[in-house]
Amino acid sequence: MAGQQLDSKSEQTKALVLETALRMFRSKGFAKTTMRAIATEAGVSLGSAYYYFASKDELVLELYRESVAEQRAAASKALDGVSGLSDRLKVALRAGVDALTPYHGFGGTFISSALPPQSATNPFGEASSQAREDAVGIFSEVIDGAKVPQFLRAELPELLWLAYMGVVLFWVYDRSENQRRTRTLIDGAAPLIAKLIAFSRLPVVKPLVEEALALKAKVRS
Amino acid sequence: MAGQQLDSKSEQTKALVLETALRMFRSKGFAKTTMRAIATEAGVSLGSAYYYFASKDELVLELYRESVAEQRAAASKALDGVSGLSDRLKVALRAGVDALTPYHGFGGTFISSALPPQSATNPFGEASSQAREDAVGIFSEVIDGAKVPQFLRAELPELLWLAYMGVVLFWVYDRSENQRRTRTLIDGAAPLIAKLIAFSRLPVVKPLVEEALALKAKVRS
DNA sequence: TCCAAAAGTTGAACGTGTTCAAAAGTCGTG
DNA sequence: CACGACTTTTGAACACGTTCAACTTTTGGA
Repeated sequence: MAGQQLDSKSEQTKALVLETALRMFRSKGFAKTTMRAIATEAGVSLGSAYYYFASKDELVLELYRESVAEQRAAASKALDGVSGLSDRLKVALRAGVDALTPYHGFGGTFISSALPPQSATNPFGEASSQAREDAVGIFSEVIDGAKVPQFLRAELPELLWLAYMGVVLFWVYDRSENQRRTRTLIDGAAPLIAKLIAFSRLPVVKPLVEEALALKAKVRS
Repeated sequence: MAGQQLDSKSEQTKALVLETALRMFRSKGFAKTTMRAIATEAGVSLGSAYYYFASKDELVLELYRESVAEQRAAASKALDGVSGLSDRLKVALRAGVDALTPYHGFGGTFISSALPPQSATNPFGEASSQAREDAVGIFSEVIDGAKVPQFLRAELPELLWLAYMGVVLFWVYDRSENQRRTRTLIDGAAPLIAKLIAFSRLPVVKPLVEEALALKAKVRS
């Protein structure tokens, strides 16, 4: 009768399963949320859930994508009006871990399904290339508003993203309340990295950095 | 009749299960080796295997320990007669990934059970502290035979171990034949790190390094 | 309208890691 | 030997992720 929704029934069901899964992941953690429970809670059969998502990991991949989008949005907003590489970096890194905070409880299971090379969620892999580009984009934004040496500019977003991956790894293991240690790390590392980048122009340092960049290119394949 | 073995029956059974498991892990990979298959192959019941090893992960932990011991032994031997920080570092890193080579096939499953914070195998965790000390010790050996700035000396083994963890992470994802790219990385990174350490004495660089060390201490807890 | 092909749905079944109560073996002591 | 406390062994049972053949619903063209 009424205008048909643009979303087909199928898309609605898929979205329903996904939403249910993400909600349950957040509230009970990844390991404790079973596919059966997701299906039951969403009001579909187990097989139906698998019709839309080939594996439990694939649902985590969606969680990862969503989280990266949040991170990027939060970082963009937070970067507004902030100047200076150190502060911009700090803001972006903070926005990143802030967006991750709800998932810290199951960081272990998260990383264990996110890191394996053959996993769909693996941040270096094919399936998540979109999300990775998004994440690297955050750091493009960071340096767009800052003064950085020209010879580094092209490589910096990826390098900073790599540093961010390191921060995330640290965060996963951070057992301090509210991940205080990770925030300490960010606040300390941001100015350090900024200084390092500034120094990379200096005659003593520049050859070293150039050598590192050459190695990075050489190793890439 | 003959003199009784020192190992009690219990210890023999435990060793038998472990050896069987490691052999099967190596030949068929971690995921494809089931606990039932291990038990059957070892001639014990499934429950018995679990009597000695609380989980499949615990068996991997043994694999990890064994591998670290191999790495250390290989590195020690290889370091003999090699001088210069760059070469010593290169030799140690190469020995490290060489010892890991047999496991590259199931690097994915390895890392996915090795990295989660609550996992027994997690290299930063409690259960593997012995293995970690062993691994850090390799890099103590590396710098024992080399000239390094005094103010860095105490922190270097752990920092180099951290760099090594990065290399291992790269190695896990390295799909090139024979992990050629990882070896390229090692050969390029070793002299770079050595130069970086040498440069850390310079007036421009030293404050930066000291700041980094201070941050490391601050973040530690 | 009708029908065949496609899309979606179902729950039983498989193989897995893990648990556990019960049975069997071992050992020191009277 | 006998007995009790222990260590060790066993395999059935559980919950899980995943697969699949059968079933039902939707779709689009004649």
